[in-house]
Amino acid sequence: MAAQRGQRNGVGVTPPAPTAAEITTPIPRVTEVPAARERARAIPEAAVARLAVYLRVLSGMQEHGSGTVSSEELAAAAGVNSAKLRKDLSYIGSYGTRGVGYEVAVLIEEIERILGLTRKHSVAVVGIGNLGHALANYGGFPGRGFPVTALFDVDPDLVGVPVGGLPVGHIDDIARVCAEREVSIGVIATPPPAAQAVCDRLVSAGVQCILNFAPVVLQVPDHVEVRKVDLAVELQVLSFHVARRADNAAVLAEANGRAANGRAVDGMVVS
Amino acid sequence: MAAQRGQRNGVGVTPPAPTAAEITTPIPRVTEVPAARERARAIPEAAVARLAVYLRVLSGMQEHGSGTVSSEELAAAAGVNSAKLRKDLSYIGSYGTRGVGYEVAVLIEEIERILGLTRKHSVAVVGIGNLGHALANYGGFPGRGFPVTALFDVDPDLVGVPVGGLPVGHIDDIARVCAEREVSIGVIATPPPAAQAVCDRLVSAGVQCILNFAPVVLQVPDHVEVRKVDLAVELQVLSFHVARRADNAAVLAEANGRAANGRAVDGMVVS
DNA sequence: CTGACTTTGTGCACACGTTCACAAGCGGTA
DNA sequence: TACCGCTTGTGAACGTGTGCACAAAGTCAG
Ligand SMILES: NC(=O)c1ccc[n+]([C@@H]2O[C@H](COP(=O)([O-])OP(=O)(O)OC[C@H]3O[C@@H](n4cnc5c(N)ncnc54)[C@H](O)[C@@H]3O)[C@@H](O)[C@H]2O)c1
Ligand SMILES: NC(=O)c1ccc[n+]([C@@H]2O[C@H](COP(=O)([O-])OP(=O)(O)OC[C@H]3O[C@@H](n4cnc5c(N)ncnc54)[C@H](O)[C@@H]3O)[C@@H](O)[C@H]2O)c1
Repeated sequence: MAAQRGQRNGVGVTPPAPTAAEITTPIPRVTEVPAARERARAIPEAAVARLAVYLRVLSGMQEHGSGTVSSEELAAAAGVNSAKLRKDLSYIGSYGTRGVGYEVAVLIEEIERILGLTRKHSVAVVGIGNLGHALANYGGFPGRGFPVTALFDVDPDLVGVPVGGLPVGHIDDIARVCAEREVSIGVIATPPPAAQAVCDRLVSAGVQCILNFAPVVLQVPDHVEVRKVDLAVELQVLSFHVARRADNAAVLAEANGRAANGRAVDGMVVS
Repeated sequence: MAAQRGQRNGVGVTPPAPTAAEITTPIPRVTEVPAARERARAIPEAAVARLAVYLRVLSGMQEHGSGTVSSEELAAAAGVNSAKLRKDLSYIGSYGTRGVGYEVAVLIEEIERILGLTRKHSVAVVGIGNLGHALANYGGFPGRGFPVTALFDVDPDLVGVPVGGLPVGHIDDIARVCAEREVSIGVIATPPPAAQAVCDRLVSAGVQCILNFAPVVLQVPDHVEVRKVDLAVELQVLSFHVARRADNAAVLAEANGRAANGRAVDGMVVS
C-alpha cells in the first residue's frame, strides 16, 4: 500500500548528478550525503501549499458525488498546470490508475495524512480586536481540524467576555492555558508593537507554529515555524502590477503608434 | 536618475539561449521576440513583495531618526540575507553609497515609485461580514495610500449602515460606484459560493486587481491580477510542519537511541 | 488475448530565485 | 595626494521549482 512512497525519493536522490562538482570544486567526496544538509527535504514548500488547495477542491468534488478525477480535471479546478499537479501528487506517492485517474476518496485521505490533518490542531488567537473577532467568529476552521480553543487579550474590558462562544482569557495566563489545551498553533492579531512580545510568550508556552497578522518581522528560535499574512504587502504588490501595466501600456503605445524606427524603444530600455 | 534602470534587464535578458527550440519544436521563427512572451519581465515577484517589507522597515527607521542604513542593518531588520537585499535593491537602481550605505529617505522614495505608491489606490470591499467589518474598520490602509472608498453587500439589513465611517452600498451598484470612485483594487470577503460572481462583477466594473479572501480559485481574464489570502491553507502548511517535525523526531530517536539494524525504520514508514 | 486508447508518473531542460564572493567605488586619514 | 578600510553592486554558481513530452501501465472492446 504505502510501499511506493520510496519512489518520491527517486526523484531527488537517484540522479544527484554531481557533474559540475568535479570540475570546479576540489572533489567533495560522496561518502555520506554531500549536498542535503537536512536529510528530511522531500516535499517542496510550494507543493505543500498547493496540496492544501487540491484537498479543498477534492472535498467539494466528493460532496458533489464524483468518484474519480483525472489530473486534467483536478488541475483545471485548482487553477494549475496538470503536469504540476501530477508532480505534486507524485511527492506523496502513486495513488492514481493509469488510463483512469485518481480516486477522490483515496487522494483526500493521503493528502490529509501528509498534511498531518489526521489529528486536530488546537489554535489560540491573541489580540481580540477587529481581526481577532473575525477569526474567533469564523466557523470555517473547526470543521477543518483546527478548533479555536483559546483567546487572549490584555484589555480588561475584553477578558471574560465570550467571543464566538469562547471567553477571552488574559494574556498572562497564556502559558498555563496553552499547555492545558495543547495549543499547537498561535495566531497573532495584536497591534504591531505588541507582536514580538506576544510571540515570545507563545514560544515560551511551547507553541511551535505561529501565524502572524501583525506587520512586523518576528524573531523566533529555529524550531518555531512562522507564517505571516501581510495585507499591506499584498496591496502593494497589486499596486506594483497596476503601475507596471500602466508603464507597459505607455511603452506599447509609443512602440506601436509612433514611428517604426528602432531608436524609440532603445531610448526607453537602455540607460 | 532612472538611467541605470536598464541594468536590471541585463540579468534576465542577455542569455535567452533558445538552444532546445531548434531541436524539438518545428522552428518558431525568431522574428519578433523568441522567448519572453511578455516583454515586461523585470523585477522578480518575490523581490517585489520584499521591497514592500523593506519599505515598512525603512519608514520605521525614518520615524526613529535614522538618516542612513547599511544593507546589513536593513537586512537584519527585514529578516533577510544582506546579499538578497542588495540584489533586490539593485533591481530598482543604484541608490547606495559604497562605504556608507543607503540614505533612508531616498530609498523610501524610490521603492514607493517602483511600487506605484506615488498615487493613491482606491479600494472597494465586497462582503461586509466578520472579515469585511475588520477590513473596513482597519485604520492601517488609508495612511499607506490605500483609501477604502466603497463597501458592498447583498444583505438589505447592512446596506446603508455605516461601517468604519462609510455606508455600505448595494452590490448591484458596484459598476457605477466603482467607476465614480475610480476603484482600482477590489477585496472579496464574501462566502465562497458568491466569490466568483462577485469577482465577475468587479471585473465588469473595470477593476483590474483583486484580493481574494474566499477559499476558491477565481477565474479571471488575463489582464486581471488576483492575489489570494487563504488562511486554511496557511494553517494546513503549519500543520504539515508539525507533522514533519514529529516524524523526524521519531525517526531520529529511533535511529540514534535504538539498535542500528535497518528493519526498524521500514517498520515505521510502511502502512 | 490482443490491440487501441487513455492517463499517470517522471526524466529532462529550462526558468527563476538565492547565495557567494569580490572588484569597484567612496569617505576618511595621514 | 595616496592609502586604507568599509560597503555597495553584480557576475557567476547553485539550488529549487516549473513545464514538456513520452514511456509505462492501466482499461476496455472485440
Ligand atoms: N483589521 C484588519 O483588517 C487588519 C488588516 C491588516 C493587518 N492587520 C493587523 O492585524 C493586527 C490586529 O488588527 P486589528 O484591526 O484587529 O487591531 P485592533 O486594535 O482592533 O485589535 C488589537 C487587539 O490586541 C489587543 N492587544 C494589544 N496588546 C496586546 C498584548 N500585548 N497582548 C494581547 N493582546 C493585546 C488589544 O487589546 C486589541 O483588542 C494589527 O497588527 C494590524 O496591523 C489588521
Ligand atoms: N472571518 C474569518 O476570519 C475568515 C477566515 C478565513 C477565511 N474567511 C473567508 O472570508 C470570507 C468572508 O468570511 P466572513 O467570516 O466575513 O463571512 P460572513 O458570512 O461573516 O460574511 C459574508 C458577507 O458577505 C455577504 N454576501 C454574501 N453574498 C454576497 C454577494 N453575492 N455579494 C455581496 N456580499 C455578499 C453576506 O451578506 C455577509 O455579510 C469567506 O469566504 C470566508 O471563507 C474568513
